[in-house]
Amino acid sequence: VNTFTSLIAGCQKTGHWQDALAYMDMMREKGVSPNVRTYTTLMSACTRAGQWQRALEAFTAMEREGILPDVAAFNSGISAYAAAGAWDRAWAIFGEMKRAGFQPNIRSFNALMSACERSEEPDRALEVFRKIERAHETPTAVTYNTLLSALGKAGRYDETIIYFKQMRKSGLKADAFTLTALLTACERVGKWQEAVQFDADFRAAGVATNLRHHNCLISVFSTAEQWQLALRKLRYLQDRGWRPDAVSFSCTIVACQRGGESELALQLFDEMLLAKLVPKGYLFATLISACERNGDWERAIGLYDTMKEMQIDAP
RNA sequence: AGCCUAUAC
Repeated sequence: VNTFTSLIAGCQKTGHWQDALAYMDMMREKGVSPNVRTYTTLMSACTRAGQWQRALEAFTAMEREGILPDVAAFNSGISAYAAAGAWDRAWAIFGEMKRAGFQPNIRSFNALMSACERSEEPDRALEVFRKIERAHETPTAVTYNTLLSALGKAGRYDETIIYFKQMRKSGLKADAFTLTALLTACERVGKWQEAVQFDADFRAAGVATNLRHHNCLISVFSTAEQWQLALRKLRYLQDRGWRPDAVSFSCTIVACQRGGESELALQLFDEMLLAKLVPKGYLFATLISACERNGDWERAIGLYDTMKEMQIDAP
């Protein structure tokens, strides 16, 4: 059982949820019964791969087999609802867990807060934060990161900063997740200079950077209509050996387009395709309508054909 | 052997 559970855990990293399900079948064939940890791992693998529906199915399947969920299993259930954008359902399972006689741990609270964050319910996230204090649990860096993200996304910049300071005072280490949340907060209120400052501060503090946070900064520039900065950041990343992904390119392209740099946007788009990155439908739509506005019908049609060839649906 | 967090649309 442990071997299979480990194999399924490996699927979490790769995002191969089909393999995870295949291992479940393989277990049955060999007469090995999955336990609560196996199911918890499976749920996590599915949720991370965007298959929250399957995660919930696994939860029901587990109960049907008479396996009682424990706190970790409930936490995965809360996460699945978080991924579904259903904070109220997450809240419901959280209550169910307590009714079943389990004490929620800090991860349960974090998962619940994450559900509020994803559902864009910052006040609910704050409510969870107060629940944590009432339960005499100690907030972790994940707790703060999630709260900062919930507030930042809602454009509640001042509160984001207040809780960030509180996080630092608690002696918790800020990381790339913290930075991303701060950058998003800046983005929502148009404070791109502050975003640049946070980025510099975190670097100076030696916080490990990652592509997601770099993308977030590009997005800040895009929203702030600073296409030159967005482009410079993209090139800087490439020069430093990073491989920009579809989000990096999309944000930069949208920034250029918004700045009236249609030609540049199209060049970047070609570069994106050359890098074998797959654009989403809305990016095609943005560029096609821009070409139409410019009277460049030929390229508009060309883009449309490419979109069809790549089998990408219109947004 | 399992559970919690962040990026544009």
